[in-house]
Amino acid sequence: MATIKDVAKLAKVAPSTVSRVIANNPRISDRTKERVREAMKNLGYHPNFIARSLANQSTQAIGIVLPSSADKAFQNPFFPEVIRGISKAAHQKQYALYMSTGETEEEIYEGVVHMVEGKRVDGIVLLYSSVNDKLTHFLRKKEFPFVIVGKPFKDVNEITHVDNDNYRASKEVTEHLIEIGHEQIAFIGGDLNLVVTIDRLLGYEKAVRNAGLPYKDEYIVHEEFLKEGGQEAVKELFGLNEPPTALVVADDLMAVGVLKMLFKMGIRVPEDVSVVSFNNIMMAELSQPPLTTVDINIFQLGCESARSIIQTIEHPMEPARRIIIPHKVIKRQSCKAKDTAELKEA
Amino acid sequence: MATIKDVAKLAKVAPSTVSRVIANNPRISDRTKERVREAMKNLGYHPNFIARSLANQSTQAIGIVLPSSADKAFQNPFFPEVIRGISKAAHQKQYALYMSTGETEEEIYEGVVHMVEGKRVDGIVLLYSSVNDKLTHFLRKKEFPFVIVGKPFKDVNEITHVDNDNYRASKEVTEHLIEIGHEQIAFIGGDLNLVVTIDRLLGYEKAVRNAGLPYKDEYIVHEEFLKEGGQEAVKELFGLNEPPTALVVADDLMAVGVLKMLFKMGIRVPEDVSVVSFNNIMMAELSQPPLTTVDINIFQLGCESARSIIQTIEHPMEPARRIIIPHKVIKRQSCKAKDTAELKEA
DNA sequence: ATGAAAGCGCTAACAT
DNA sequence: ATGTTAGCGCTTTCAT
Repeated sequence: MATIKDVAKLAKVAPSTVSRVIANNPRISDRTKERVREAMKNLGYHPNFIARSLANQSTQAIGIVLPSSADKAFQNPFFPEVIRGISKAAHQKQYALYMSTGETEEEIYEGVVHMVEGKRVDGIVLLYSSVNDKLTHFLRKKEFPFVIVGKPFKDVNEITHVDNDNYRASKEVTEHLIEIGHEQIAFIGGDLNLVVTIDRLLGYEKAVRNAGLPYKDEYIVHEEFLKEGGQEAVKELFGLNEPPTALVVADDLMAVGVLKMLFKMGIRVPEDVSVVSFNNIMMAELSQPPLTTVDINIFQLGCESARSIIQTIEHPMEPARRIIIPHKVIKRQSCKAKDTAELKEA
Repeated sequence: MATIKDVAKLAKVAPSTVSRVIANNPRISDRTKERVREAMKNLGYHPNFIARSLANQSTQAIGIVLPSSADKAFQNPFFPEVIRGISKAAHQKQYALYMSTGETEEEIYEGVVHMVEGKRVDGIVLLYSSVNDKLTHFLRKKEFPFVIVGKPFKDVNEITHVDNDNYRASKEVTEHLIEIGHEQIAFIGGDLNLVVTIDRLLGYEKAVRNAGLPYKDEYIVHEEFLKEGGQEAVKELFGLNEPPTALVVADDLMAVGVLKMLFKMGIRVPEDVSVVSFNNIMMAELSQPPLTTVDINIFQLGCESARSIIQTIEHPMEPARRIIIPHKVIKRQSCKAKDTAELKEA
């Protein structure tokens, strides 16, 4: 395999000159550049990235960290979609993607430590944000470039992150339910350790309180984000004396689970209960009935996070930024205005 | 950042000794090992992976190549799911994953060339197999370790690959339709450049011919694998004089598109037409009606491909292997026996 | 059992 | 505009 020295020899220049040609250094004459390029072509030379990384202290790679239940999480179409966004932006800037995975939180942590200490990547994108995250502490302590997709649990102003305004989104969607006449609105959330769950819960709460509706503990249920998760939640809620007439579900995938469960229990959507959720993954459109959901622009979330981390890598001294990706409520057939007559009855 | 030299100094040994301790070389006395490990801990030393790679000529990383329309393809849950499998197996063997992406086929090709020539990865997993693939040629010429998820277009015995028996799966599922009385069976396939499409088409054809049913060109339609694709196909088929009573669709995602289109056209599934497809992604279960489909064990496809590439990396001289992952027909509500009375009429 | 020293292939001062 | 040279941090002969 040809090295820079072989090229140098063939082109009758010093290795450093070849290196400069690779970097397209302007201080090399066009004639030499030509000669060197010719030599490279003849030898089928390609720079060795590893060697360059070592000399450079840079890898042109960014690490992607999925939440600790990596295997399960990947099932949520949210992740592929963010990665697709990251991928696109990274490629534009000639960065490659590096993923280390693990089953447990501890494994993930170890993986990241290896990425960072082993200098396998120049920066990291965290695809989740959880309360008191060990990883965040580690990265900050190391002063290693990273961005979070989501909102940091603390030090919001010191950590660059790309997020939606989940609080407001949740408030809006809950207000929508209220506007169409609902008063018994329950919230089915995911893992309470995730900041996104908290934000969506708070937005819901705000809307409920603003409207002067009672905020009841029995109406707040938490389950894992996954499909199966939603099912237990439903049973609990509809065992109540005063079951809800509308549901705010923290995630489309969960909402699909909820829908399934409701169907089994003979509760009709939207006739008996209205459902709204978040993310607008493809399934939200295909479900029966199609879900009213908040489109959070997952792809863009990914793009911006990649652009951000690259920016941070290339200009480490710039202050932390926060990027808010706009959201949009997509109305489909899972909601129905509460009958006013019935309302009066109650 | 601590280097091997710092550790050596602190432990009062030579750098080479430290290196041997890292590799757990048996010829180092336990006492020295202890001392060195102590020093490492005190300095918070972590080996630099890049440096090691350079000295070693190995990266402990495997490259993943998605099909050329990377951005779109990622939308098909097939890919996240294989990657999840790869991820799992790779992690067990301490390999990391590396993805290079691009929008066009050319970009992808360039990306792979960079991975390979730049020695960023030790081996590659191709997540698709297309007819006359440039990449396959390149990797074979370079004698670079790679495995294909799917069946190679040619030199099947010389290229290690992990695949389903798509021919047989397609034959089985078509036979199922025949058994329940269907005679007008159409095939809606994806990109004909993909070997998987070809295999599934051939299996379908075989079943049709075996049963003595006519194999009509008008019953064979090809579209992109994606959701939107299916819709055009449907219009064509149901414009025919003798429209099909059953459809074999090459992919769940497409089948969902087909279902949607049929619904719009007022054609009922399974009453008017039965539908079967392949992959058994989550959506297949959620669609309306739930799809009868072939479960191809995507996750396992991923696991095995990772194990395979690692095996090839570590034992380059071993002959090429072929691994066939079992499939299973999952019967749901998208199929219905053809009414015999009606059959007689025809 | 351990050390010395030469590389791995490239970059980046510093010279000229 | 180009050459010289010393690393980047690690592994690996070859000595001892």
